[in-house]
This record gives sequence, structure tokens and C-alpha cells, in this order.
Amino acid sequence: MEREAKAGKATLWDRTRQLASREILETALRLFTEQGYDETPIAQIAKEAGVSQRTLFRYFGTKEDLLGGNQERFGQVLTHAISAQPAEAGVWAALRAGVAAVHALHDSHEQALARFRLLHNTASLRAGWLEKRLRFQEDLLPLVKARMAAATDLQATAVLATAFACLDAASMAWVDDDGRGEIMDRYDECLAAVRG
Amino acid sequence: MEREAKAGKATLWDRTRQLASREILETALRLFTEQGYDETPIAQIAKEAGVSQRTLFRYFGTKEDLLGGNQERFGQVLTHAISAQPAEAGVWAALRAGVAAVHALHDSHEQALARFRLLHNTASLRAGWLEKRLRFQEDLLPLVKARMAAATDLQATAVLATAFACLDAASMAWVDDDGRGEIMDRYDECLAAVRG
DNA sequence: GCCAGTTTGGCAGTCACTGCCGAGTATCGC
DNA sequence: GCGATACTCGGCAGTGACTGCCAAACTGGC
Repeated sequence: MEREAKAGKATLWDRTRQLASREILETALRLFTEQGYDETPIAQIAKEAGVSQRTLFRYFGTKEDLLGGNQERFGQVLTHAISAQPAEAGVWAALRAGVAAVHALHDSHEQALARFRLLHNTASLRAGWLEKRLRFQEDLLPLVKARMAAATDLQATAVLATAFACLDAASMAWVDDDGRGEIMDRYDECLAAVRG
Repeated sequence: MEREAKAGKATLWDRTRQLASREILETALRLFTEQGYDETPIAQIAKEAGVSQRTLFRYFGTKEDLLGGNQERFGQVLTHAISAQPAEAGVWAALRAGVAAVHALHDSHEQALARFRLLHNTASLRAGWLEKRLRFQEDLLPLVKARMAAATDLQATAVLATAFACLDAASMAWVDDDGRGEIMDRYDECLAAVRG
């Protein structure tokens, strides 16, 4: 249908794909923020993005995935940041570094706030996020355990879960405060409250 | 319109209701454990329980609800146990009491294990549980905050989230260990790891 | 220009869940 | 005992997310 500048070396297919993907993602985020997640049917997103429903589902397997901020990169950054910490750094310091790294990869304050707001105010999205979070925890377990002397899986899991819980509490408060202040400050406050 | 029907009448209706309810619940749990949650359609449960799909959905609004262990009582017990703790008891002690009280209301070891196993091994159920958990946290916030001197909402949330995270880690480990040992011991171990 | 591999859209179907409606059934006033 | 009045049940159609299948359109190499 539409063919734009053909200067890239990547195949036309890839470029078209990427274009469509971005178009869908933007449309989805716009409609979600305008009318709410649950109130926005896939059919509408597909129509306004100019693709068929079938294609939309081929790009993004799930409605949740339309929220963007793909979980893959999230997990990679997290893992990388934590393992990049010096060996002398404690677990908590390493985890803090990971959390900070993840927050650093948001494109813009506004978009981050929009996404977070959506996430925090929609039960189904919240549930999905929590589930994904659990999978991250599993992936990070060995990394965290290695930084705790003679720790069991259970203990490492607990530490990890606590860190994530604080992250959640912090970002929730951040959203409730309309994005004012720093998330990391709140994160530190949470940890202090728990471990103090 | 509305019937004040507070008299403890025999109410054949109520009895039938309770009977059907139990029948459905048992059938559901059986089929879930036999073939898995996602692999068991509502239609099958309804048919084997001898009711129409429509009726099943009137009894339990959601497929998740068929897991039983209704969340209402759960929340009540939790709230009650925590507020029943003496004022001198710290937050952590009060929360521990709440957790213990909740675990005490399982009917049998086997049923509890079956439910937990299902919950633990099914992504969608896990997500749902996590969501419910979040709502409990919100309900308990004031109660917890009252036990923390000069605490902010954020700090209370963090403490609460940590307690629940430890509960999750503990019961997860308990399931992975086929129900051997005490959950509360693991819970304590988790908290020690975090706050130690 | 043609062939092979890929992508696309439409269509039908599954599954959870809801609204509506007519047909029962229990309960209450008499 | 007998309607009138709740209240419940089952079926049916519809929605919304999601999947499999298939034929048509497209891309890239020859």
C-alpha cells in the first residue's frame, strides 16, 4: 500500500513492519489514554491504525502487549545492570542499581507517566504486570543469590520480591503524585521503612 | 423488590443454592486438578455439575472464583486478626499474626495444597491472585499505618507489600516442597533475610 | 517477467462472560 | 388451598479477545 523512502539496507519488509508496529502502538496508547484500556476494543485500534485485526494480533500477540515498553528489553537491562555491579557491592546496592537502570530507559516523562497511570488504574493490566514481574524475579534469582553469602533460594526470593514490592510502591506513589519528584527517592524511602 | 428476609427461615431456596454451589465448586476443583485450569472450559464444569452455564455464572461471576477459598472471608479474617493484636505489638508482629490467622482457616492440608499448586502453576490464576492481594493491601493500609509511628502512606505500603511478598515466597516454596514443613517458618525466614 | 517465500485480510470458530426473556418454582397474603 | 408475587433457571443471542485456515497480494531473487 504505502512505500516510503527506500534508502535503507534493511529489507522493505522490515521497514514496513516497523512502521506498522509503531503506528499500531501509538494508536493504541492514544486510544487507551483517551477512553481507557477496557473500553477500547481491538477492532477500533486496528481500524484506526489501518490494519486488519488479524494482522494486529500477528504483531502483538496480546492486547496487553499494546502497552508497549516491551518486557524483553526491560529484563535485559535489569539483568545487565545488576551483574555489572562490582562484586563488593551488596545485594541491595546491586538491586538498586538495576531499578535505577530500568527507570533510565523511559523515552519521556510524559509517556512514562501515561503508561504508569494506565497500568496502575486498570486491574487487568496491573495483574499482567505483576505476573511478568514474577517471571523477572525467577530470572534474577541466581544473580541475587550469588551476592548473598550462604543464602537459600527462599531467602534470595524474599529479598528480590521485597525490592520489587518497593519499586511498585514507589512508582504507584509517583503516579498518584502526578509524576512529581523522583521515583528513586521514594524507592529508597520504602526500603528504609522496611529494613530500618 | 427487596425482601428483608432476615428471619433464619428454612428457605428452601437457600438450601438448594448452597447445595448447587458446593456441587459446582467440587466439580470445578476436581476437573481443574485433573486436566488443568486453562484446559477446562466452563461448559464442561456446568455439564458435569448438572447446571446450565448461565446458572454457573450467576453463582460465581468468574472462572477464577471457582477456585473457591473466597476472598471475602480471607480479607475479613486478615483485617480482624491484625486489629485484634495489642497496641504494643509492632507492625511486623501484627502482620505475622494476620498471616498466621489466614493460614489457619484452610479446611485440609490436601485441599490447601491442591489449590496452592493450581494457583502456583497457572499464570492467569497467579495474576488474579496478585491483583486481589493488592486490593487487600489497600484495605489494610490504615491499619498498618496506625502501628507505625509517624509513617507516610508510602512507608506503610512498602511494609505491607513486603509482608505479602514474603508470604508469597513462603507459600511458593511450600508448594515446591510438596507441602512439607510449616509455611510460617518459611515466612519468618523470609522476613529475617530481608530485615536482617 | 516469473517463481518462491512471506505477509495480509477475511472468515469461522473457541472461550469467558453478559443481557434479555419466557417458563418455571417457592413463598406469602388471603 | 389458591392465586399473586417474588425469585430462579435455562436458553439464546451477542461481545470481545484470540486462533487456525486459506486464498490473494506482495517482495525479492532469478
